[in-house]
Amino acid sequence: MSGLRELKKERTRRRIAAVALRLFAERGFEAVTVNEIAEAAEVAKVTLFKYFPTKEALVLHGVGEEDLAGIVAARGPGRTPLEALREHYRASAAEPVADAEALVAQLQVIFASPALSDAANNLLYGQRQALARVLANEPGEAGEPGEKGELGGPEKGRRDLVAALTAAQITASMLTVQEAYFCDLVEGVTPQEAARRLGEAVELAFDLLEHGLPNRNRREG
Amino acid sequence: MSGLRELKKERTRRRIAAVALRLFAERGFEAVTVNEIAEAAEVAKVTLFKYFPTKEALVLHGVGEEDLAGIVAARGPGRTPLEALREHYRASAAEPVADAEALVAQLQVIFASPALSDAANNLLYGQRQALARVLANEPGEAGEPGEKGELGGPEKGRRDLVAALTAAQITASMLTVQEAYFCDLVEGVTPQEAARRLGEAVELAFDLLEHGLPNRNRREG
DNA sequence: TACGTATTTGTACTCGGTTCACCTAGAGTG
DNA sequence: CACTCTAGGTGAACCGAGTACAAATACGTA
Repeated sequence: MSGLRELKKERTRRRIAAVALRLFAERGFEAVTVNEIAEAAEVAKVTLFKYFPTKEALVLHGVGEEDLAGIVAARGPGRTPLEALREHYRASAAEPVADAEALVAQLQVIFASPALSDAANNLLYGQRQALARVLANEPGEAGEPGEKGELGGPEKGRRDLVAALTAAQITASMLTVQEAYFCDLVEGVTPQEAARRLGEAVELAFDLLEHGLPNRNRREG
Repeated sequence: MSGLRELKKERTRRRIAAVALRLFAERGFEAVTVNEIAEAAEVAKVTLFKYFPTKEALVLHGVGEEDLAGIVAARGPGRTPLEALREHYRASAAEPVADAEALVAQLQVIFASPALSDAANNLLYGQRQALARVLANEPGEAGEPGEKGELGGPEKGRRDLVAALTAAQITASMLTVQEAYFCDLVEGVTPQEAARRLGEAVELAFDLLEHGLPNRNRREG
């Protein structure tokens, strides 16, 4: 099980992904068949599907793989989930992105294809559910220790609902913030400027989450 | 273009949907082929796809067809978007559901199939985007009239972001509330009780949206 | 070198969905 | 009632994503 095999595998994987991204960028996601990709990457179709389970996965590797649930579960003592997540996004907005050019190409392909956008959206949905599970197992608000621990009838249901709503709002907000960031990049904003806006957006999003939505646009007469 | 033709069309449509739902409920979504459905419904496969654009649509007709954007756009004077939506959901929680049994069957099929759950999720995503567009075109917070109307550079971006975040939080919350309702139904809660819980959940969800998430579960050292 | 195993490959298949040429049945007209 | 016109249904062939399987190849190791 030594190096050469692993090396070739990694190279093949990269080659397939790169060829796919290039073809998709040239002609659009739906206009390229997996047969073409396999041929251009000089592998059998079966091999391609051993590396990437679906055609969508050829583009979506690395998208939506952040582990929000893990971040909340592993937060330091004395931190709320919201604080932990704000910190995390603040940090990742601060550090420069690895390969901006490739990222932009990837995002353009994704945004240009409804099928891909849908698939990306569904990846985020999994995050939401995982986060909801973690939040539901948190000790209750301010941690009253009187609740017998086990399932508490109607109170349990309410706690779960609050957890689910919290998770839903957080993930939806983070998705929106990331979308805005991606849009900036795709529209040609420099990575530095996009990162700055991302930082601002994170703070704004968490402020809204903590303090509530503006509820003032009453319609005049 | 008079009655008989339309009548038969409607009947065929219903027959196809009913047959599909029955087969899916019996054997699961993925284990039934569209050929079987067409055969059982006594139509050609082509005809089936003329009525329903995809296999998923056989189950998802009527799901996620609420027009949140329309509700917000058509709200009465002096109402905020949040108020209008709260009112809408309050009202729909109050009125009894048409055919509870069919609804439960439909929901069970959807929840049992990841592909269907994903498709349902994507329908909601469209709602979110439509709602964001409507909110972005609202007059700004408290309607300051000094902004020149047209695009306002950085301020425009911030307004759009607030609108997108608002829409994201609202739709995510409503999705969660509906999911909880559906779960109640699927788990055998009576329609009346489920409706009562739905009403409570709506109020809770909007309270959280307006006043912010509870930010108190600090982790004790 | 030679052997065992992981990986790749070609072929043929299933299933969702579409295209196309043809045909039926209902609607309108005399 | 007979005649035509046409919306809509039909069968058959087709396409692309994804899978099953057995044969072939390349790597790791003795």
